[in-house]
Amino acid sequence: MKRKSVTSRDVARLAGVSQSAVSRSFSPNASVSDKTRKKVMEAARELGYRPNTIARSLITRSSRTIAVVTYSLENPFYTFVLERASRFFQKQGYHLLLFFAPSDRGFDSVIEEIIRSQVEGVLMLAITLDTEQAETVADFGIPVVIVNRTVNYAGISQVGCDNHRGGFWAGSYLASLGHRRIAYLAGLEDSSTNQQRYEGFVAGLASRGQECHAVEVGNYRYLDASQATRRLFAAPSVPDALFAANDLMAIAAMETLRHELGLAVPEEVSVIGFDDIPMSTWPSHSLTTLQQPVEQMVVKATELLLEQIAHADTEPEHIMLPVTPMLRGSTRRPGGAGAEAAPETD
Amino acid sequence: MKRKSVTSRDVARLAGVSQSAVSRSFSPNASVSDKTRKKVMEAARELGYRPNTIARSLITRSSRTIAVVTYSLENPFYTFVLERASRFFQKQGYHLLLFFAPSDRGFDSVIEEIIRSQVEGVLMLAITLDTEQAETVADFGIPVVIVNRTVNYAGISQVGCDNHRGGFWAGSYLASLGHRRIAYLAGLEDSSTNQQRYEGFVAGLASRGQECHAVEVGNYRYLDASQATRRLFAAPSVPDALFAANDLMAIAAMETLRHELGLAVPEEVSVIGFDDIPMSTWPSHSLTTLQQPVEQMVVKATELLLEQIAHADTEPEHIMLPVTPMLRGSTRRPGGAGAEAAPETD
DNA sequence: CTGAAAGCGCTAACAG
DNA sequence: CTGTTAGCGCTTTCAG
Repeated sequence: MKRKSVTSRDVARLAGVSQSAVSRSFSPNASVSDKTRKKVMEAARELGYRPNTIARSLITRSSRTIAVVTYSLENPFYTFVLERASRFFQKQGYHLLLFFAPSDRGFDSVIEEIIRSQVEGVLMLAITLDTEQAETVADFGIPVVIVNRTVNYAGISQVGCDNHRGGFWAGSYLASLGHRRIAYLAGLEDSSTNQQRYEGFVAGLASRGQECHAVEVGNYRYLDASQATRRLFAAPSVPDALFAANDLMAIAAMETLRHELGLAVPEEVSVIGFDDIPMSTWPSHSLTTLQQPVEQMVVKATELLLEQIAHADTEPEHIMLPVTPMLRGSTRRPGGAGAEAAPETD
Repeated sequence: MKRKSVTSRDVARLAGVSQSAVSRSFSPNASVSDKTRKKVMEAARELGYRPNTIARSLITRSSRTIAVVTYSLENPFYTFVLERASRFFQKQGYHLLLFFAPSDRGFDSVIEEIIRSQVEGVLMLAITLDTEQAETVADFGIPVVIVNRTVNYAGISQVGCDNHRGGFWAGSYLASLGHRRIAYLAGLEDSSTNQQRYEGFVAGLASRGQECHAVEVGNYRYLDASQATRRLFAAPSVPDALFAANDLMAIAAMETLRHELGLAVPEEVSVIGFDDIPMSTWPSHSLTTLQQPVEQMVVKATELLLEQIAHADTEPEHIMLPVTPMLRGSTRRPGGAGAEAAPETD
């Protein structure tokens, strides 16, 4: 079955040329006569020859490979980014090595693998590096672009959006609607997105003279968020509005509120999310949320990485894109009882 | 910035041993004295040495890499499979190369890339190979496991579930509920899953003396399914039940029916899906569907691939796992007007 | 157990 | 344009 692997040498022999002529024939812009190339291609076809990428990488010292690292694909936001970025790199002739961050503390070993595999760049989705890890990678001159996390290291680029402003909008908007017990459904507690959204949220509430009524942690996950919602509403003083750090959790909250706790959204509780994933636009959910400009983020992140691969001296950038409030049906109409003037949605 | 790459030779020099001693020290079960290994590791640490996986692959002729190919991550069913399978292979010490099938007819070039990159196995999700492509890959002795598609080639393994029986159940169950105009919302028309589900469905209807009332194509995608639903319900004779070839389309149909066409589900239209993705269990959707045993599928597919990588003479298998009807709220209660005895759900 | 030597399959000067 | 010659960084006999 397994045809013994055929090498450029075999092709050379059959075509009656040198081995390097074969190599040249398979290089897009090499100097080979059409005649030679034709002979070579003919022989290659006959033998079923395919150039060995590994051998090529070894000598050229370029693997044409990019590592993509993420921690979970539960959130459609990241599967979208993954698919788009992958297709982009694929079109550019890169291969994509996919790594998942282990749930336990085994991330160092992933980094080890990434370095050993000689990738030319790393795209990190919703994952960050600690300083030591960043230094390790930087020492090897491997460019890294981080999407939706900050990193405590100057040499690394990051692409994200204005989480603080988004949180601010959510807080002040809910307050302007007349809500008085506004709670926060937190994402992964030590993630930068969560912290920034929370801080912005608290500032937004403060701008309207309010404080955050309660916080529970949903870890950016559906099931955790359902439970967090139950806890939030089991308290003596029940929230009348909720800002969730992502859409998935916001939807989990709405499901729990409506179908388990018998609370109407938005009549009894307003809910705001973050991301604007496709299912937030579905009429059943119709979630008011802060849209991340995901297309732009992908474009920026991929271009940045390519640029840094091409020119090692490219300055790392920290790109912050604007978020856009999407008013839908999960929040009360403005102007109702107790409502104040709405904040700028800018 | 970029530290000139340090090789085993550099380490050997610093440690005062031979280059091959370094190599051995980094091989789990090589014969090296603890003393030597310690010296080597010390020097390696000092220099920041990491073995070069590419060079290793070249000489061992084993890349420890598996290709995963898919066409889209819109359907959460496949993101789940992707994540699980990836983590599994990662744990086994394999690297994962991710490929997306181009939307146009560029799939041959993906296969070309896969072969050139010397992967040891290929996992295909919801994608198949034509005979010629299968032969090409098989000629290189690369094992392939296909999930949720059939392939017209004996040498390739496949893992799927009993689509025909699932379709049969959907058809006969809807008929037993008393529905009389039962339509089909098709997936990708030339996919084997779609064909099998459709044929089973028609057979199930026939078992109750009915025919399929109408068919529209939703291509397994949300937006296409919404449009297909509009078409279905713009016809003079409107369906009173719908079987969608996957959950994503079933949910799209429900959204369109309820919120756009003003039709109640299940009171006016019953809907059945296929897959049992997490969001089908969410109360808003509460979709009656056919559950694919996704965990089992992943386990089977990954084990099969590993087995075939380890033993080239392993017989390819065609594994068909059972589906399980999950009765939820998108179908009428049995026993209503016009209902007959329910079929075996077995 | 350890070092020397021989490549894995390919690209990249370098002459011709 | 083409062949010859060196390796890329590593693993693997093979002696010692």
